[in-house]
Order: sequence, then structure tokens, then C-alpha cells
Amino acid sequence: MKGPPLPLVEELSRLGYALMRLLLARAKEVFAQEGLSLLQAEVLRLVKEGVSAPSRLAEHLEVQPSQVSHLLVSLEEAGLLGRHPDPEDRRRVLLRLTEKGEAVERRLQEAWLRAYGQHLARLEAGELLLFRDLLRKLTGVERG
Amino acid sequence: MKGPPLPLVEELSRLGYALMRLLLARAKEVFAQEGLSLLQAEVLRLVKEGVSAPSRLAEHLEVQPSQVSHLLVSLEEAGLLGRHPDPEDRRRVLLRLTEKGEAVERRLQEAWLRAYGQHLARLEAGELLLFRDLLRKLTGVERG
DNA sequence: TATTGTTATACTCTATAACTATA
DNA sequence: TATAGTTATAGAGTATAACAATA
Repeated sequence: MKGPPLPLVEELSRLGYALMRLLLARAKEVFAQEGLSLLQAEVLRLVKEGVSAPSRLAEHLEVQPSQVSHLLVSLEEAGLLGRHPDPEDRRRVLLRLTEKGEAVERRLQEAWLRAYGQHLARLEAGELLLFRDLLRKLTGVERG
Repeated sequence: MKGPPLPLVEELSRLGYALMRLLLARAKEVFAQEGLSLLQAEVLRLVKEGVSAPSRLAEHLEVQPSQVSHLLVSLEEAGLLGRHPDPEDRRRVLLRLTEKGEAVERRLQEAWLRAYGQHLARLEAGELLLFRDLLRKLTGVERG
């Protein structure tokens, strides 16, 4: 594990942090438009993608189970999500978005795409492809 | 403003969000090692870089002035930072890191560099240069 | 009167642990 | 006894507005 030369990594470290702060600020703005926090918005996305158990949400979000309960209560009170008992194991809960929840989730994705797209507009077509490939490697995802 | 084709931007939108969450989680871990939050750590870095007025901190951090006051109180109580009256305009406060504050800030930078470097290790030397150039463009910074 | 920064208040978020229901 | 999830409690973070001191 020799690794790349230090000054480059140092600059990357600053730039990476700057990008993170930039995107974090934009994401918070976008989600606030629907009155949701970062984690509330993420719960909507994860449930839409098929994560239907609170304990799985806690793993994805890297938070405590109790916090997931709070998040679910708030989203249920907002009419965005329903909690249903699992007929196969009555300790478990199955999560499902309401119609309103699906609509809000869709709007959030669109708004995030617009906000983020404004930053991406600084890059040219070829650079976007490069950036995608680098992000795939960095995040360990084959396809986004 | 035609912009790039949508499916690519959509994948980039997901990958960008994933990277942001990844880096956010790592940054929180790193700063927690010194018992500091994201913003507390950022105040240390900004003050070290010469941002010496609370109002300038509020701009950089995109938070309310009152929150800066709270951050400064906590950092001062931790012995990391001092508030000194500006002799030229006694409404103003000049911020300066203590020795302990400088040491903590240095350790945080090193720890962040290590944590982030582990992710960068997924890229090869040439890719790192590409990634730096793309990040420079995206964050609007000439040099990080 | 405008500016800089702090304090007061209420509200949300987060962490730990105790608790309930089911298996 | 172990597991899934919730509730209780306290603490940290955040937003708004009122405030004090100085210019």
C-alpha cells in the first residue's frame, strides 16, 4: 500500500470535502422545499426502492433504531408513509409509501436533479462521462 | 442552456448523492474522534486559514450568526479558540486558535486525509489527476 | 440609525437505555 | 431467551427574534 504522492491527495482531500459541503447544502435546501430533513427524504427514497423494514433503514442510514422510529412517526403524521404489521411475523413492520409520499419523493428527486445538474453544467459532455466512471469506482457502485 | 442528456445526469445525480453521504459519514466519524461536530471542526479550519470574524464564519458555514456564537462558546470552553476584542472597532471580535486548538486542527486534517485517502485508493494515479481536475471545475476552485 | 455580536426561546435532531410484544 | 420495534429521557444542534454595545 504505497499510495499516490501526498500533495495530490492533500488537494483532493480539500476538494473532496468542499464538494461534500456543497452538495450537502444543496440537498438540505432541496429537501426543505418539502419540509423534510436529509434523513426524512432518504427514508422516502429507500422505502420507494424496496427497503420495507425499520431495521434495514437503520443500517442504510447508519443511525440507531430509535431514530428510525422517530423518522417513521413524523413521516406517517405527514401522511407520506404507512406502517403495516407483517402477517408472517407480527413483531415486524412493513413500510409502504402513500400516494402522497410517492408524489413527494418524485418531486424531491426532480428538484435534486435540477440543483445538482446546475453544478454539473460546469463540465463538458466528455468530462461528465469521465466523472461518472470515477464516481462509480469511488462509491463502489457498478451502475448508479 | 440545453445541458447534457438526461439518463447520464440521472446516474450522476445518484452517484453524487451517494458520494456526499459517504464522505459526510466519514467526516463525522473523523471529527467525533476529537469530540467535535462537523461545524465545530470547520470553524477550527476556517479560523486557522485566517477567517477571524464571527460574521465571516457565518457566511462560510451558511448558518445564522447566533449559531456561530454557540459554536464559538463551545470551542472556547474546550480551550481550542480565543475571542479577543478588536482594538480598531470594539464591536468586533477577533478569533484565534489556541495552541491546543492548532494541534487538534492538525490531527483532524491528518485523520480526514487518511480516511478519505482510503477511498481514493480505489483510483489509479492517472485517474486521481483526472478527478482533481474535475473537482476543481465543479467546486469552482482553481487550486484546492 | 446601522452594524456586530450575544442572549432567550422554542423546536428539532440524536444517543442511550428501558420497555413491550412476539417469536 | 432472543429479536423487532417503540417509548422515555436527556442532551446537542438549529432557527427566530429580541437585545446590548459600539459606530
